[in-house]
Amino acid sequence: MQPPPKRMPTLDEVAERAGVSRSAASRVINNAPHVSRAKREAVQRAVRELGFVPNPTAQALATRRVGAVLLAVSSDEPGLFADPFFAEVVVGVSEVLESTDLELILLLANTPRGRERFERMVRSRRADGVMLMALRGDDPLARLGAQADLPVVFGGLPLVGEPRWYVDADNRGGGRLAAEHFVRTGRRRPVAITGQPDARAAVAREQGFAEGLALAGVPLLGVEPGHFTEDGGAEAMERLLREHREPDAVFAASDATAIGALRTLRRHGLKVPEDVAVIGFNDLASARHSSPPLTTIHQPVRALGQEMARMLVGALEGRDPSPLILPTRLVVRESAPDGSP
Amino acid sequence: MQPPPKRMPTLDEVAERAGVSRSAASRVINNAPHVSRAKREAVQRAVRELGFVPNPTAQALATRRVGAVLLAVSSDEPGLFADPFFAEVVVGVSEVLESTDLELILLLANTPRGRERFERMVRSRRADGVMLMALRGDDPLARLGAQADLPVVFGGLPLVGEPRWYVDADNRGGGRLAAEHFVRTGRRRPVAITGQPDARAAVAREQGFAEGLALAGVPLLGVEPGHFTEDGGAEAMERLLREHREPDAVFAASDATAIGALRTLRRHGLKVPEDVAVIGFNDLASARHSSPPLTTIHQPVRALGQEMARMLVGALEGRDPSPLILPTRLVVRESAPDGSP
DNA sequence: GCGGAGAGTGGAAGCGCTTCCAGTTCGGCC
DNA sequence: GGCCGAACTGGAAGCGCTTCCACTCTCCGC
Repeated sequence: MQPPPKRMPTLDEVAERAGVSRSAASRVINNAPHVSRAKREAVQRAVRELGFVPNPTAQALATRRVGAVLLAVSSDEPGLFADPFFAEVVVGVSEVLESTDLELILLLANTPRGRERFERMVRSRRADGVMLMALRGDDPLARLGAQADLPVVFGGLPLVGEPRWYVDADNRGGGRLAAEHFVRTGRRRPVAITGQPDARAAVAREQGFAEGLALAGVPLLGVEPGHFTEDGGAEAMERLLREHREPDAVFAASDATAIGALRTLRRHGLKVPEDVAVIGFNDLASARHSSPPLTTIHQPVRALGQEMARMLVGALEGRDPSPLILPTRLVVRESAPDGSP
Repeated sequence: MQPPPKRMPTLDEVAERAGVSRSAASRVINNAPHVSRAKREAVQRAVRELGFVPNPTAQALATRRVGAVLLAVSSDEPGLFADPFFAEVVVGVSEVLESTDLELILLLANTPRGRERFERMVRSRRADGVMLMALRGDDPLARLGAQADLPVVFGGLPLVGEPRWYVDADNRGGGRLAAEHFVRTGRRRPVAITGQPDARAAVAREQGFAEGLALAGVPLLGVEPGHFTEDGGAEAMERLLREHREPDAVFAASDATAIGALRTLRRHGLKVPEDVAVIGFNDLASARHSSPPLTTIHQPVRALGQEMARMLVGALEGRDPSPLILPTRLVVRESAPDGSP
């Protein structure tokens, strides 16, 4: 079925050529002690001459460590991964992994088959550790927390339970920042578009928002789910306009959602920010490019990836890193400027 | 260093429990023939009871097939991967891989260290095959074509040489489409912003554009490199405005570049599309969200990923798939509408 | 001058699975 | 009733590397 894999030189051949035992050769390529200078050099020469590269599979079998970690993204939306959010996470993860010798296995688990593979991979120890970004309320999480006997770092908290290791953004705090900004700039009829109710991040953002408003004594007129997508945001905005009297501010659970909302507002002849101010969440590139550019809650996405990787590496090294909450901050652009309307 | 990996049941234990030889057990889990119905069932029961999952590392060592493919993105721009372009490619690749039992190893090779790892991975057969998106003119490519004795599928043609397997978009054709659109809508003073001169895609786009103009007898006023980035596009546009008399159309090598150009045009008080029409390339989400929304050359990015994966799988199965050029098409939006200025 | 601590060394036993091979069984057919 | 081939079966030899262990050597301190 596959082209006959050409044989690479083995450690035995290196050892023979260098005139040492295989054990010694192994010690040399692993930089282990107990090898005389002379033999070490002989082995190194043989390695060079033969172009020897240790076979990672064999090493993995012998050491019981595969030298790879799994980044799994679990979601329902097919192709949600295409959201630049994840690309950015991957960049962060890669940056950290690059300095280790761990490889990155990527699994997009948004189908039953994908989730099945995820389980297999975890149970068969195809990776030494797992980073899991789960965007649904249930699923592999439960199994993992219990079954997996390898370290699992969560990116974003799962809906239920608090795992041992996780990195999350301060979603609640971000929601409050949005509320405070609206209050500060004189908005008094705010509404919100949330994500799926089973996504903890979405819930936290909305809670923070509600909390911030409550503290200022401003009522929250209405909330509609927007599914984190542009179309979802547009439809949610549609419903909000229909069911609530003239909101003057909307907080969306993501930039994409906010952009959808902008579209609907425009369609209804409402001016942003004059009639309605809009705040998004994430601060990805699209927030800068929308018209008007989006005021949004920035979350450090790349750092999220970095910290997840760092945490996993720490766990693999036997330390017990503490969970991390990354700060969010308000980025003011035109969709919700500093001044009052 | 690592938490003692808890032992999973082995095939031997399964065999013993089922009262058969290890060979027989192996045949069962691999769905191979020559096992009596009775034994087959006994083994299956044992597998279930023990919760046995075959150890992929051991299988890999024995079969000399790792069951994973590598997707490597080589580039100079750090974090270029964050471009949604790649996320989209990854989605396509994943979709295809999901139906196989190949895993996806992702490597962002934009540092010397990353490239080193790439080479190691290829030479040590850490993967059965490679998909390579190389965005620079040189680098691992040369080595690969020659050294790698595993299948390599290129995403986008490398600057020199024509590999055995590749998938590319019809960049040249896309460039022509842009030219034709400008000509058709009465633009007579076009300029272009290209990508790095060592990126074949960038060159092809520009060539196609020049070609299209030439066929219509319209001169190309000027060309400036924009490095595929927004800032690069902005600066290139700045230079173009400085050095050429009032261009009325600009073709940018990517959407990001085009958006940069829009920024500069606005700064100079030029109206898009009234004074200057702009066409981008790629048709990612940002093209829809820019203001004005970007007329652009669409390329089927996800399909690119899918086809790369399909091609690699084909090669791994011993077939010899033919290279593929995916079509591009013009998407008209406001930055270069259908009517004349 | 002697006992030891330690570095060096290679043999051998795995790591968990696949697969070749030499036998066994067994049903069917003449 | 005997013979043949196809379908089973399990032993054993790997796949390529790590690591435990039992030894042998050195060299130092007393």
